[in-house]
Amino acid sequence: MLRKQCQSHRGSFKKALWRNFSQLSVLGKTAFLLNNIFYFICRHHDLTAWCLPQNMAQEGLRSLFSSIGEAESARLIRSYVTAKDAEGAINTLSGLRLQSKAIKVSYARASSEAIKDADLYISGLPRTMTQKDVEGMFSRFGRITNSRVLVDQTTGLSRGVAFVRFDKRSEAEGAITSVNGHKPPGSPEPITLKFAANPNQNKNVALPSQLYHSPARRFGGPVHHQAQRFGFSPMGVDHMSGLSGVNVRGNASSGWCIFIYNLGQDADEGILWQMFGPFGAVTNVKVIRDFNTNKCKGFGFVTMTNYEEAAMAIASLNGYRLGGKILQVSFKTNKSHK
DNA sequence: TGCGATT
Repeated sequence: MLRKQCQSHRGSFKKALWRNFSQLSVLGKTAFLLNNIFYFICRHHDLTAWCLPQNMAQEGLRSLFSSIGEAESARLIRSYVTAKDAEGAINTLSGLRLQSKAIKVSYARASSEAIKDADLYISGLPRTMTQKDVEGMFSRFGRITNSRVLVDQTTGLSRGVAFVRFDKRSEAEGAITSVNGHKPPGSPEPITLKFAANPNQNKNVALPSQLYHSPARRFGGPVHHQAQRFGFSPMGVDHMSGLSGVNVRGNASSGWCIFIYNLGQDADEGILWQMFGPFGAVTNVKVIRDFNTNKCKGFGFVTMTNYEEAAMAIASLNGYRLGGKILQVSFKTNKSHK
């Protein structure tokens, strides 16, 4: 029955996507996408969506959630003010398969010390263990809120590495104390448990010269590391620390603004989401149109949260051929006050 | 060769 519901919502999701298209920017202040995790800032019932497809951006998600209920406009998202609606979104959308990934929807938890750093990195697991097996192995230490087994990109086989997030740090500590260095039943190898690296610590800020010399990711290529980034309070992230004095092109406190030139007359926001989404967290896209004709004036902007991802997108998409035109992609500059 | 913003 739930499956049937999902199918029908999947259909309405597509329609909602286009219906809501003109109101995308409304979303900027009520919800956002960061490291592939979608956050709703709802007044009474915050929700968090996990494991999103790489190229699904905020307008898609907003539309998706709008499809629970009437889905008439962007503002409806903010109106998950009843527990019933929030629960309906969780029940209907969690587990929904989108582009071969199952999304997970749950209530967002208020940030607190007790739930911080509760994510474990586990290696040396038998390659035969599935995500379910791993959860079974660790469930006795506490409530598991998220887990995943890493697989080899080419073979699809387990790498013997998993992430398991517990509800509380104390539970994760209990698992380390009891299991670290022990051999699972029937396995010759001991497993290693440690706290997963927090992406806000040891932030590795690559310089532009390093970035541009690294192999450019092909357009459309997935960003495999994204889904592993958990465990931070999204509102408090300071992406600029460590970058001051290095390079501030295109930077704004809200992200890195990218300028795209040579778009066709009929370019739309959807193509920008599709092009930039695979490189990382995109918070906003805009196609600049003539007010009277509503045709694209040949350029647009994309805002990305993380410098590295923005630089990679630029390096990869600059020169990309779209609709018979060669795109020019760079950080936005201030041409106006010249 | 072009760098916005109509909540």
